[in-house]
Amino acid sequence: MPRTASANFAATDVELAAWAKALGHPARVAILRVLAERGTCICGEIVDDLPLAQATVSQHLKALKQAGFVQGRIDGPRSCYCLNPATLAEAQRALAVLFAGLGPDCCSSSPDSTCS
Amino acid sequence: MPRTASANFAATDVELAAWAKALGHPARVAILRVLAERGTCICGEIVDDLPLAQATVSQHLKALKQAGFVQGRIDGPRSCYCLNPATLAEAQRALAVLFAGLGPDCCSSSPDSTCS
DNA sequence: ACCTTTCATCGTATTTATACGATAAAACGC
DNA sequence: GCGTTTTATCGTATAAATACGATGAAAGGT
Repeated sequence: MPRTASANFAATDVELAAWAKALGHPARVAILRVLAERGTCICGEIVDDLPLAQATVSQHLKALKQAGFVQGRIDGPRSCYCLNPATLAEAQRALAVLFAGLGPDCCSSSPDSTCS
Repeated sequence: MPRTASANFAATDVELAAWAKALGHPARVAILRVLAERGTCICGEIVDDLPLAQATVSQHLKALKQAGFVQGRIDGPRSCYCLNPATLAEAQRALAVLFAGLGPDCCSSSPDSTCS
């Protein structure tokens, strides 16, 4: 956030937004897909699969790590990455709950959204 | 994207990332919640419910509109906003498919992610 | 010890996002 | 017509994101 900090919001929404933000770039989605496909670990292979420089991929990996979607450990000179099923499941569930709460028949008095 | 455009990515991932990006801020999640709660329309009420200035809320609404999550029409001097169930359902489904593809047992040879 | 490989970080540049005050546009009431 | 209300947009400022080249650090091979 620019001027002021992003306080004043529900902790639930802040966490949810952080997860969504981590998914808010095609490169990071692609990285998750690569990790799922290759199963476990890798790193240089991800770079080869993406149209981005190594430094940029490393930054995206850091973001995914910070969101908790990815785990990484050092394996000799190379870095081993893999998905973190626990956090992914958490995020999936949180998003599902959000969408459920936004459903046409969740709490609104009007049966369907008549707007435009 | 800074220097270069964000091409070179699967159209699916670009669309998914755009949806996720729209959810990537607590204020926008809160706005969606308010719209779901109040049912249909509003605008100034959203401003009252958020710790943000009117202009900022309008910008977030524009982002949600651009993502397709929200519909808005003019109703006299005020603007009527409501959720767009169709796009929300699309995004929900796309995200569910993504998470399903990231599941521990989707295509990987290793049964579970053993990394850290 | 030296070189290679692999990756994270630094430094930098550019774009985008975020936030607000101020202003303009649209519609209603008088 | 005039003022009020409501909201979108403009202008601006600051922070964050995005991208890459270059540089370090860590580990292995010779």
